[in-house]
Amino acid sequence: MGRKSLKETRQLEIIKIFYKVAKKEGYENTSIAKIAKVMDINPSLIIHYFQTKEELTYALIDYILDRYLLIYTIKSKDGAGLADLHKTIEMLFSKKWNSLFDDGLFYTFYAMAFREKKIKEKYKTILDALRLGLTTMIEECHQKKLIKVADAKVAADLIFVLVDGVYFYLSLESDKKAYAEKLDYYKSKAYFILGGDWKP
Amino acid sequence: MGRKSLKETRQLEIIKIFYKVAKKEGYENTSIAKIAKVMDINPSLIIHYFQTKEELTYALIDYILDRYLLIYTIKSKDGAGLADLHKTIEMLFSKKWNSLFDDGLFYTFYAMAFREKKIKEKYKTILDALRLGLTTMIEECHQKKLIKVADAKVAADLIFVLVDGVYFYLSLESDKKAYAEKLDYYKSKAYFILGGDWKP
DNA sequence: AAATTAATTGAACGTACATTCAATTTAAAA
DNA sequence: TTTTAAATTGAATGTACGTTCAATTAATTT
Repeated sequence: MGRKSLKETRQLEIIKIFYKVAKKEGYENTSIAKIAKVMDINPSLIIHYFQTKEELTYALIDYILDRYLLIYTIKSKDGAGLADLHKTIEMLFSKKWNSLFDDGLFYTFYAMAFREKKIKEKYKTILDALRLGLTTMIEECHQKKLIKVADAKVAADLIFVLVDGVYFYLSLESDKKAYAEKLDYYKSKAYFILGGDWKP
Repeated sequence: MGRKSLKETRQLEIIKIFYKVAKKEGYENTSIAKIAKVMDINPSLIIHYFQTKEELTYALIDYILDRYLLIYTIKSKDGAGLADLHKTIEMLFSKKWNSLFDDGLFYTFYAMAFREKKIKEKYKTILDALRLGLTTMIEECHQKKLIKVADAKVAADLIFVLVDGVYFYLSLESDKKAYAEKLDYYKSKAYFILGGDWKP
């Protein structure tokens, strides 16, 4: 009896607009009032669905981190093959991944993790999941003797260190050519880590 | 005639307190009023020395980035030797470097670089300076035949990718043992890049 | 049509903020 | 001791913020 709940729909709508505005103007310049204005609703409605701004922020972080996981869209049923591994590496070292989420916001909340334990845990969980995903993929390929890798976990970890390290620098690089070249160089390093000369 | 100017002294004092407060409470929670309260001065005095909060923020960024450069404290007169190179690598992969500046703030402003060109340039300049410094060091050691490295620039770049990449992950790691082990592992990788087995 | 429940609005609150400007205090030089 | 210039204060401004609460509107069921 009574009205149907729009809670989840509305919450997602709000988060998406929050993301959009924060992406453009920065998280610290995005207020509840601004979000409400863009959505043409009353600010108190946002508070109604998220009791505090803190909770709204956590929801946005979850939203962003979920998108961050989208690298692993395609997963084979019976274990990963070379094609999956290849696709993943290409994804990791491509701008496509970068366009899945906003880097500025990603780093903004990453920085907040240094002071807020909850956020730190969220990030740690996602980063570990990414590493585990690649580790599993490498292991499966190794067992099928498609590649030869001494330690899948170590290899996956190293690849992510390369990815994170290279993007850290490249985010400041405006020269597109230099950007592409450096990304390509470290991609080839990743393929090397995976046992040699199978870069397609 | 008239009073002696305290401009530079006062400015540095303000920045240092700004740094201290922001380190503890986060940049976004640090207001001019708060800084003034801690210093027991009037907020308008801060505005007197830095016309806007933006300018004050830029000054803090410069302050932090200058500290970031302190890895290269010791420089030999007639070119770097193995000891210098060794010391630098040890520094890069040690907590000492991390304690030179606050990581939370470093990443906070790094995130702001995505939206503010001026900040981006500041960061780019510092990061390039670091890379160039290590490149030169490697080159000098190579010319003295102390190490054997095919391309000094490529090697330095790779080492920094490792450093940045490993800290990106380790900043979320609370297990001290795991932290130390991972750091050590990538340090050995750095030594390997520098031509083999001379890790002291 | 009446009852029920959730969505949504609108007004209001107190707070903290960056910044302004004029007035005052302090120190150094003439 | 007077002049001069900078340091410093103090009061005030307007704005935007997160949040509250009661009132109203809209949809769904009985």
